[in-house]
Amino acid sequence: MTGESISEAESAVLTVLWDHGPAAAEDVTAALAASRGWQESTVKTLLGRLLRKGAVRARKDGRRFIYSPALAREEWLSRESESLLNRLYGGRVAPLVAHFSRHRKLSKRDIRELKRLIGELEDD
Amino acid sequence: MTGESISEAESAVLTVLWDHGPAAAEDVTAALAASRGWQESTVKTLLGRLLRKGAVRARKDGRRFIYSPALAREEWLSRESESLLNRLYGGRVAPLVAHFSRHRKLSKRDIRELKRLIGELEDD
DNA sequence: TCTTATCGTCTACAGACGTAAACGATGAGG
DNA sequence: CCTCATCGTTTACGTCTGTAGACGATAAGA
Repeated sequence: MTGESISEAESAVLTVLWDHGPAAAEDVTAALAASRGWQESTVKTLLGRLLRKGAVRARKDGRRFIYSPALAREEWLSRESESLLNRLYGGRVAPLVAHFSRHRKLSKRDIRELKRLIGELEDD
Repeated sequence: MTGESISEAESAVLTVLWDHGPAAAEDVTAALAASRGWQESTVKTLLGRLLRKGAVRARKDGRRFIYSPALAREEWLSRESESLLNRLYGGRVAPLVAHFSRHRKLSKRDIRELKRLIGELEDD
């Protein structure tokens, strides 16, 4: 179910749907013309591919279609993240954090949030 | 410098070089024939592409070449990880950890290591 | 020196990807 | 009813990827 892999360009389209909810191709294009400089044609192609992959649903509204995400953002985040974790860090989170720590890529804010996060976890 | 992007298959080849140090195509093939079922031809193609991209170096040793990584593993880890963090989590680490926490994907071991990690960090 | 095994390089090829124009159906306005 | 604007669908096309066979040079052994 919804198993196909989502390309970078496709995920940009999905992101618009996640952020703004159901929308017509025109609206999606409006958003992506601004952020990525894409033509309406491009967006239509991507929507078509997402439809075929089952990652997007289309409900007819008169002459046009209203598209909405069929794949949940959290599900997509999981897939992408786990894929990277598996490929690079043996499927675990700690080594990734360790990597960023080694390279001092953790902001004060990151550290603060991480402290709170694992603080909440330790007693479950 | 070493700017080209590395594909999944290519990174498998690099991984062999990182793990076993400089090696001839034959040795790399031995490792990858086992783990991925690749033919020698495939590995040679990949080595060639990595050479062209500057991610691998070749020193001639008699009739053959000895290949070694020109791109450091840590550098590659950084690129891949940061790219994902940027695309999915606003470039920060904490939201990714939060995501895994939400989905109970943090093992006991992860939690233990994360505790130690941020414990070491808090007083720097 | 002639032959052959062994390397690396070149060529191949289908499928995914990014990007977009061309085309065809169809609804709305005249 | 006819025409045009508007959608979605088809077609296009260069590049990258995964996978691998074909080819050509050349060193080593006979």
